[in-house]
Amino acid sequence: MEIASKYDPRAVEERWYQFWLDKKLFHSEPDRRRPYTIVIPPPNVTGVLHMGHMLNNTIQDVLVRRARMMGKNACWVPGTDHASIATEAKVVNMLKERGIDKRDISRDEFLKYAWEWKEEYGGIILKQLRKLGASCDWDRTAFTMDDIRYESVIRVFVDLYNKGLIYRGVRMVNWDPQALTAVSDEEVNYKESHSKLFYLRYYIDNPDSSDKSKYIVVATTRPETILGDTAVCVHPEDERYQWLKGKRVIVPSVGRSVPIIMDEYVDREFGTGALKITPAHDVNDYNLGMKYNLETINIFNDNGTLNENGGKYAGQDRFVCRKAIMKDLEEAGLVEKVEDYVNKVGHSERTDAVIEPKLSAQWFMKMTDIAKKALEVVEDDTIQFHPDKFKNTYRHWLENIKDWCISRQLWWGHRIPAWYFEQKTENGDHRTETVVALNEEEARKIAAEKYGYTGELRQDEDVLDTWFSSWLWPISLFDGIRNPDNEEIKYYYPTDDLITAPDIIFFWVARMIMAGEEYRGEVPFKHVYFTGIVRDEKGRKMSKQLGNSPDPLALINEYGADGVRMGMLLTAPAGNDLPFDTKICEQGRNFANKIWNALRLVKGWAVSDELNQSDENAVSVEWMEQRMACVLADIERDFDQYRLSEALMNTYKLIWDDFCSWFLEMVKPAYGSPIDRETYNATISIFERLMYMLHPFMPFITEEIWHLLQDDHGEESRAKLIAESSIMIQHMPASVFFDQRLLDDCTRAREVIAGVRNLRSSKGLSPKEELELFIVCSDGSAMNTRFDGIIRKLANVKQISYVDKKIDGAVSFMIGTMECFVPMSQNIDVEAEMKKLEEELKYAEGFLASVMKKLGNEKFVNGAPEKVVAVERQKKADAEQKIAAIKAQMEGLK
RNA sequence: GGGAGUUUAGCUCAGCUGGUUCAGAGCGCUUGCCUUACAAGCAAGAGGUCACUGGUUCGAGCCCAGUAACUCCCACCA
Repeated sequence: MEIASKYDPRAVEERWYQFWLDKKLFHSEPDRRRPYTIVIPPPNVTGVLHMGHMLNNTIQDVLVRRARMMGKNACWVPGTDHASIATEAKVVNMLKERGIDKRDISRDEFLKYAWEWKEEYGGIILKQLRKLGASCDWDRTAFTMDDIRYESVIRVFVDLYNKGLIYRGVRMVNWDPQALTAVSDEEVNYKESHSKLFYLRYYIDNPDSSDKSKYIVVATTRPETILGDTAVCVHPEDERYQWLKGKRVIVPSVGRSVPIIMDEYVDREFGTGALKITPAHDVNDYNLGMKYNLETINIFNDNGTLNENGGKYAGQDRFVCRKAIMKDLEEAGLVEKVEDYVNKVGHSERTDAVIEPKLSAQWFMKMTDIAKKALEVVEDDTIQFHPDKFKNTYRHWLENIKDWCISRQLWWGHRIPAWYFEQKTENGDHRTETVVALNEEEARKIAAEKYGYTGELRQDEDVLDTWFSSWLWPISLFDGIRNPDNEEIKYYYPTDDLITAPDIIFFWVARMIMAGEEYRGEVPFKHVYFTGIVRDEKGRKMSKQLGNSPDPLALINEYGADGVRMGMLLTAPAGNDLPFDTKICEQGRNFANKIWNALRLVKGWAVSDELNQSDENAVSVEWMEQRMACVLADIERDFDQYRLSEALMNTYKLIWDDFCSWFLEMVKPAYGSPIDRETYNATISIFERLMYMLHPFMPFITEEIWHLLQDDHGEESRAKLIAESSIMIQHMPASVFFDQRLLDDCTRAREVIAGVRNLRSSKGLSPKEELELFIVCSDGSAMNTRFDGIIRKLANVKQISYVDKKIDGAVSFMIGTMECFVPMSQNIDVEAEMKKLEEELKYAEGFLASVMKKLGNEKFVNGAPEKVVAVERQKKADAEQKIAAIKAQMEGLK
């Protein structure tokens, strides 16, 4: 059979993915097996696959595939997130390109465009995930705004409102002037920026003769906000400003007279110790405004331009205005000085626009109580974080949690199910009443029953924060909000593992835990695996602006999905950032090729039914089985601890080193000779199981190899059966008891082989030259002679003789205390040998000295455990023996 | 300003409860090989004062204290 010497993943991967889909192997239905559930962190419906997704979804796929092969009913639910702000922005841009202004069309029209856009371009990312090999149950693909999820969100809102956990209020919120919406505290990123600190003069209103000065200097980074100033504040104990008590000052440029107030909030050290107060545009100022009953003057429009209160600056953008007003103040001689200043400025997570604190009516959710429960389940390890250092971050946030601003001034999203109407009060005023209900019909009913109102209702214009739907994801995916007792939610919930990035621990992870507690009385998942951030080889974050992010699909095309998956996983221990270099995908590709060629080798063997299994082959098979059992135990431990890269590395070494470099070389028949049936079958069986172990990491090539291995396994019926089956549903081998002695014996034999090879290498002997080997065994048991045949074969040794004393005219090496001699056909370089022996002697003597020092220490001998002391004594004996042997050899050389 | 984490080979990281020759792995590097599975390969090598300074201990990458550098998170000082 002719097999190409290079593995080509392209054709293979495409074919098998389709096969898996055709056979519905990703699909899960509740049954008697134990479930294993993962819900995908829903990517933005507008998103395209980037390296972060690749990492995240590779990890999920590894876990799901492994669980499936371990006999669990594995279900990985995919879906996308409607991503209010991001998607609305995209749709607005799309409309703009078509010459349509959002403001000119109705809400319904806009939503029609948005849905069209979503249908056409949305969810590309899910298609891309297939290229990666993701074994999601695509039949279950969900969207945070599809019917089930929409209704779930609305129900939860109504429920929380009725429980008194959701309220509407006028608060200072983070306003995104570009997206024209409020955003939550978590959506604001504070970035360091190089600003200026302006020192402005506020002249005293109606100064009298006792005034020490005619003005007070106030420092600000935002001079444009003086237009909204309604006070100046100093510290009540500030000696410098006692004379200002009860006075008023004139706001520069504006000419408004405002009071001096005194409050301990002011930091006397900062600036001049005098603070201007703009209650409409700063949270702290707002609080002071409330406290001192100050007037609130809003100077901005929603888009960040100055409104009519801006006077001559009305209509200007806030940053344009800043320059203009400074110029004017400068000219008016009202600027004391200007300093360079570094501060943190809030930017919108989504649009990167500078956040403007803005007073507005918004919906909030009370978090204090629900946070308590969410903290408990992580503290007591009902939910485990990997790595667990994120517990700290989590705790800190929950202990300092504030109410969650859940309303957004957008159209794309879940519209808030609140309806308003005007009601006349007893004294003739009009009052706005609010009704919260599942739909308008319900709202009408309530309005009629509760208020006796039957007129028109006006629904709230706002939609809910995107995370207000994401936090229900593990429940709503199984329809557990609308039908809390349905079979699916009972079966699949709680899910097992959540794989996500640490930057959404508050946005998403914490809130899902809260929702789980609130709506299921149970945690939504048992383990959270936090991935690192994918960085480029220089350690920078991958970003569009830098253009340093490789295109995942191009990578897959070049290295194969298996290769890319392996590359990503190898450098990605949980929680560690991974410096990604496309070169590491090469390692994955090379590995695939290595396996491919192992297949070529095995398939190339002629098999003989007449031949009996040789003893060497028998022990080789025996050893490989033990070795697998041993490594399997390691791998199981790695998975228990969520150390996926370790698990993969162990699998990699088992296949490349133990299987390919050692086992296959051990049993490989001489050129032209056949292999015995027994060894061949064992080899195939081992190869198969190695593929099972590797399958979660490299799904495509393992499926391909597995099928090719089956080909000549005998009867046609079986072959047909296999052809229709998949490696995906085979049983993952489990670790069993293994014989450590046999493993050690083989290691010893491998050391001897390496010793001989080293000799060849250093003496320039051809691998083809047959050598003779003498082993001096003091106690005979040091070598398991069952491996002799293997040593002869792999070291190209004609004969191994066990002798009781050293051989003259030979070069030597030591394995532990065991001396090995190889007679040389040519003259031995005595000088070089002596030098080598001297070095060895020096090392051995140094070692002995350190052991002696320990043993000479009475405190050690008395204090340390018996076992440790015994080991030390053994070391001493070994070292002495070794030294004696080396000395004898040196003697011989002379 | 508060908190957390990291520092081990050229690079990326392991190193469990302090105790075998414990100083490891992968990649990279060096040398020799186109040995009929694989040059995307084979074989053999070289590479480290475990950040620094003290301490505890019979014994310290490992525990403690301090120092330095880096990273991340949180926070309304204009």
